[in-house]
Amino acid sequence: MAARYNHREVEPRQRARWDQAKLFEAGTPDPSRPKCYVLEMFPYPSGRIHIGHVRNYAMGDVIARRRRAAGDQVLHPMGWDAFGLPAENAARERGAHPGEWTRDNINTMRTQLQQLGFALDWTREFATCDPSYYRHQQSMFLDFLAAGLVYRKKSKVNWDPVENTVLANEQVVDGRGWRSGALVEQRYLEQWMFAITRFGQELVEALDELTGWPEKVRTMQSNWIGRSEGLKFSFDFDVATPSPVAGGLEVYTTRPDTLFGASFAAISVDHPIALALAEGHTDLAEFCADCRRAGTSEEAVETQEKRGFDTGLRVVHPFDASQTLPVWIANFVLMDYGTGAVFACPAHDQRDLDFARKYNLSVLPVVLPEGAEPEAMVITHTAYVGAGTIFNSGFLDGLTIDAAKAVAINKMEALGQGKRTVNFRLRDWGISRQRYWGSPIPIIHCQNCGPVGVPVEQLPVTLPEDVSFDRPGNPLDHHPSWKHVACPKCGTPALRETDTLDTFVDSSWYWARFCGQPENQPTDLEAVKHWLPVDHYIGGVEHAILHLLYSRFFARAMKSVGHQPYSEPFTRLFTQGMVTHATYKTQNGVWLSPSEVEERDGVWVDREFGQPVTIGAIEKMSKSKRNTVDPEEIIDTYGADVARLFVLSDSPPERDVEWSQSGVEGSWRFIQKVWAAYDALPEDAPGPLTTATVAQGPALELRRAGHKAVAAITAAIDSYRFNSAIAHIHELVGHIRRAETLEAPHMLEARAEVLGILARVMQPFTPHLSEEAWTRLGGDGFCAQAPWPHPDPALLIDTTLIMPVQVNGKKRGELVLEKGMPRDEIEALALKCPDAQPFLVGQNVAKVIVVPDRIINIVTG
RNA sequence: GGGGACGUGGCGAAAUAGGUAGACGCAGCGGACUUAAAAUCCGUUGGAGCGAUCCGUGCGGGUUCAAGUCCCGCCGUCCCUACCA
Repeated sequence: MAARYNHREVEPRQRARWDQAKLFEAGTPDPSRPKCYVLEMFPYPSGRIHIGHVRNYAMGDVIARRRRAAGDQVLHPMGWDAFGLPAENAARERGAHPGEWTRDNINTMRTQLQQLGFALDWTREFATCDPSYYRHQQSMFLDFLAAGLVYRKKSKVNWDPVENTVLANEQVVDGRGWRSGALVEQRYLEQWMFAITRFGQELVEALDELTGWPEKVRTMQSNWIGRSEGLKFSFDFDVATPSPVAGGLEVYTTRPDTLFGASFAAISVDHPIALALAEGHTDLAEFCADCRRAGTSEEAVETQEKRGFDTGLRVVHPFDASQTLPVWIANFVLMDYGTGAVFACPAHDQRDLDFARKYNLSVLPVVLPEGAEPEAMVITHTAYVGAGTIFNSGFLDGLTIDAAKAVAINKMEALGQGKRTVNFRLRDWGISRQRYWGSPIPIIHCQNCGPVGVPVEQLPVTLPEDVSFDRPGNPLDHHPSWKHVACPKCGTPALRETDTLDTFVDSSWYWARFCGQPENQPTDLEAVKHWLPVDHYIGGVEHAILHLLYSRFFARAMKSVGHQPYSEPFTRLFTQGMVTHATYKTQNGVWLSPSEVEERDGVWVDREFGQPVTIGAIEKMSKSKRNTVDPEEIIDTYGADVARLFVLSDSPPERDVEWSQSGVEGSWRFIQKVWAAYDALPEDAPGPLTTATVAQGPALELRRAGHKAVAAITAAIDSYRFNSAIAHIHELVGHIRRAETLEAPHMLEARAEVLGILARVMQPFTPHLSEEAWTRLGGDGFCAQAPWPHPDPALLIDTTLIMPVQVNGKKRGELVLEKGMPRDEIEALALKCPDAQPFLVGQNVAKVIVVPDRIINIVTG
């Protein structure tokens, strides 16, 4: 009787062997082998791992193990994105110190990840909250400061009133904080900024080269950076209506070709001119205040009505001094894009048209669609934004749009009134956060010297341990002594910067620190040169903009100050789908986890109290909504291999999956079946690296199946089609099991060979089982170190093949043919194919299509 | 408003140079073993029909010997983005 495969005994034993042999340590750079850096986005230590983590890290592990077997020197590290708000929330809620809470979580999650048998180099583990990590982040901040990549600016910031902190633009979603969901307010604060726009051009251009990234992510980044080419120019004010501030009215436009269709100019409510006019002009001031309120809080900007206020000022048309345009304050003009002022051409811009119709402003079409008559070109309620020829436009008449843009810009430049300008939607990255649990910003503010960097030899600036969270705001600011220090320059009493760095900074360069961790430098230059860029970066698509853009910026910034040599950090990016689950809420609005609810008589109730619960949306597993599923039960009941295999089995990895445990038993049964196949092999069978010598018969067929499976599985893994790879593994196991009962020459050899192959191709998915099987087969060393099997090309080609015979495109029969048979012979056989005969009698055969090795189609008529 | 993805059995899904639609798995059904059950194994499972056969990849057209795949036009779902001048 076959022995059951006992994961409880096997898995810890095999993991101990790997650990003892230090199998997954990357080691020092070995120039004799190709390197492969496989990285999954490191986790935030929120408490315990959930199924989503298992899926993410199982994918990376498949790639890492496959590359190692292929002969690459693999770096596959793990660490912790350990700073962040939840730790402070935990501190406020239950009085635990954020550091302690974080450390506990890390310990728990590390144990869980280790139980899953991931081939990780744990010697390189670090957490971003380690002073030995953020120390270097602080020194790089100072490097960037010296290089002009960091600056300080009083700026309008997005203030999250619930979290009491500033948010980056990227962290504001629909006017709400990305985490709290609270309506964001506008405040003015002194902020440290990273000059990410310095690299705007590069960041968008280099996207074309990132062919290993999904098109979708590249498009999203490109849209976010939002490069546009246009003209910046200045209107002179009409002498009759002088501006309250010096200079002309500067505007930015991408449509200088439509300048002759200008009907008015519009400025933002926050434009300096508007602010100046608001002094002593109550109506106007009230209008602006009103717009600001609606402006930032309205989700449905689309439905928001266009509103304006005529300033009474007029500006002179730059190409026609006899013409002046009114200047309006308009709620649809954004102060922080372009110059905060626009000229409006209602005929060819829908927003401008809506505004013009509402306030009875002129509408003059200047672009004529091809074939249209100038008199027939009437704009009513829809602006014309298509192609055409310029008319009604003086010296631009008759030109195409593109030509007219060029001519208009040249003319403006010749007049000295404007300049060709590239504009970006991307803004600089505000990195100051009024938070405790983050990396301190290494700056001391001195009354005499201004902001002074903390001398490098005094780094790290560490967080004080004795902080209290009993009142809102920043505990660093409340701390009695921490911020009081002497100025490093002049020695007079000064104040430490109490803001900490946005935690996105922490995750923007951790990939470089994994390469090597020198004590006195952020990076080991030899090591980063060898290991970077990351070859396979795997993580959620939700980071398509924020994290990935920041990391691309950091790569460039670090390159410019000499900390690593590459512009792009990630060669290949794979965005895996999310694991989702329904959410549950009690009548009182408390979130419940899936394990706390159950279905009773068709109604979902709280397991403990029996109260009905509301089933909410199906969402990404997250701790805040409590819809996580802990893999522990599955690991305990079925084993780590089953958990790994199951999460990769059915769905394509890039697709979201709604979690369901149904089917996990199938994976468990499969593993038992695989073990039975090894167990069925006699003890005296040859080893796993056998090549069976067999010319024909069932043993040859088994070898063919094995080698074809290797080809298919390898191709599937290498293109991230893990679900397909597993399907092919299933098929191969089917072949092996069916062959067990066959008596044929060389069968034992063939079985040993194919079982040896099976262990190695399953190793990335089910490493413990494979290792045990390897030992069972009498293999030397570790399966995890065995070379990836290479299919024998001769076995991939069938000597006979089954070709379907179609009549008029419908399959009517099959022929078994020798490979490479001449076309006319195939044709003759096809016409005699018995199953096809009923469809051919009395028919005239018009032609016979023979696609070699694929299909035959007999066409009648 | 802009951009993108997708639509195939009861379910998750295969089919990535146009070439046997539904691989592989889940669930189901039938059977074997068992006093019985579990476990395991075998068979079966797109729909209609006793059958030969017919119909089937969201809908309507088209190209082709041949379309899930290519083209045109719809419908639907989801994601991202959003007054960016």
